[in-house]
Amino acid sequence: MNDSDEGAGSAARSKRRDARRNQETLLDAAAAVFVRSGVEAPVRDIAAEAGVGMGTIYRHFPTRADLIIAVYRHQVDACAEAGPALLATSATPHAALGQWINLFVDFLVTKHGLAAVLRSDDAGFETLHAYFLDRLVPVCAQLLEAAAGADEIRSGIDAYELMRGVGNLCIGADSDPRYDARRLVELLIAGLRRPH
Amino acid sequence: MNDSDEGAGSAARSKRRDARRNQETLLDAAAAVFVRSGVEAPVRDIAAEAGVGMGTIYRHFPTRADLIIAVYRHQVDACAEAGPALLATSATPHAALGQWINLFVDFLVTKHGLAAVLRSDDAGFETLHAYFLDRLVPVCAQLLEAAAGADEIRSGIDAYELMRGVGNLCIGADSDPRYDARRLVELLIAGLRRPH
DNA sequence: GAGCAAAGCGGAGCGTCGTTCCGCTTACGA
DNA sequence: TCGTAAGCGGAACGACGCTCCGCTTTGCTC
Repeated sequence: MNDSDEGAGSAARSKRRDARRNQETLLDAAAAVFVRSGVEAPVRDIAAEAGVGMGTIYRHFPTRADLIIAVYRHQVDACAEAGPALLATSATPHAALGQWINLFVDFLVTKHGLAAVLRSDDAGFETLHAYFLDRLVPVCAQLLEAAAGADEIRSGIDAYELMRGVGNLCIGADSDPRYDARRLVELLIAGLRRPH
Repeated sequence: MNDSDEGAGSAARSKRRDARRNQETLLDAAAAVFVRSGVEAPVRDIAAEAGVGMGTIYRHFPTRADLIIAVYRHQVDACAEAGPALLATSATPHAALGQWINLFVDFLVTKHGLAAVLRSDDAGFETLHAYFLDRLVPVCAQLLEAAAGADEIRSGIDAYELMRGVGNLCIGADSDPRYDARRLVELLIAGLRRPH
């Protein structure tokens, strides 16, 4: 599960052992640097932390986005899987939606600068963008649909738009004690409710 | 009014004519480039557009933030002044708040990338940050207070936080047809309303 | 009009960043 | 043991923000 491809199991056995080891080292180093200096840390720093050259980093992760995805893949997947679970166990769909959004916000806010990078329209982050969207938008859509079906929220809310909005609200949430993204996201979710 | 200082009118008569002319040229050039390439356009581009050297730009506007402020000052001031006016003419304080926020959103959305720059925690944008905040937060606070006084919205909403939230929601609003910042801001403002 | 100090100007140049490229090193099957 | 291709490192390139300094222009004085 921690490898990119070992499914059918025939043509994939090509990587050298040192290469594989370096990839793991790189992942650990990147995670450490991301925690220390934020997601926008210079690539050189990560290379230095891992004790490898620049070439190595770019061979394993062609773009910085790929590195970020690799580092956070597990957590994004966990968040995605939490959606249906919450829907099954919560009192109402709207409650499930609120809790799920909270999960997402917590994830974003604890990674310095991830939210900012996530929304960056800089080409080269497309894959990062795409990964988050592919994984999370359908879950959000499902939750929205359930809540709309239960007549708890307005209809016509677009999951993509809502996710982007929540992501945007999380930008700069660390590094500013006067700004609490959670509170605003809560307001946004409250605004979703059907006016009666 | 278009000069920085000619108030008391004695010690201020120091600038050479060519300097003054260049400053205006620079302002026009920057405005043009901002429209064409967004607020994050390279300084070199602005210098080229104005037909001056890099040194000139940095002498007149020590940081890029100063240039941005100079270009948009009028519009920000207009927005600030619209607050009390709306409060006086609108049916309810909450309506005034909504209209005023709309004004602000329109301003941000029409300037490519301004919202993104506005929230950047990059040092050197402090003055830009400060200018917007100084000018607009008090107005927003006044509107919030009026609405809270009329029992239309929850109390305890912080004007600074709300402004940052709205600003964040406007990030990337151009350059993505699937994302309409206005709609989300509307939702946020709706979420402000006192739950009854 | 001529001379002159200083205000102003331009762009070469520095440091930082992301990314590429290529000669050397190393793992591993024959 | 040895050949070779996969893998490695870091010098090098281009883009950027910003600084610095020799040259030009301006506006005053005589």
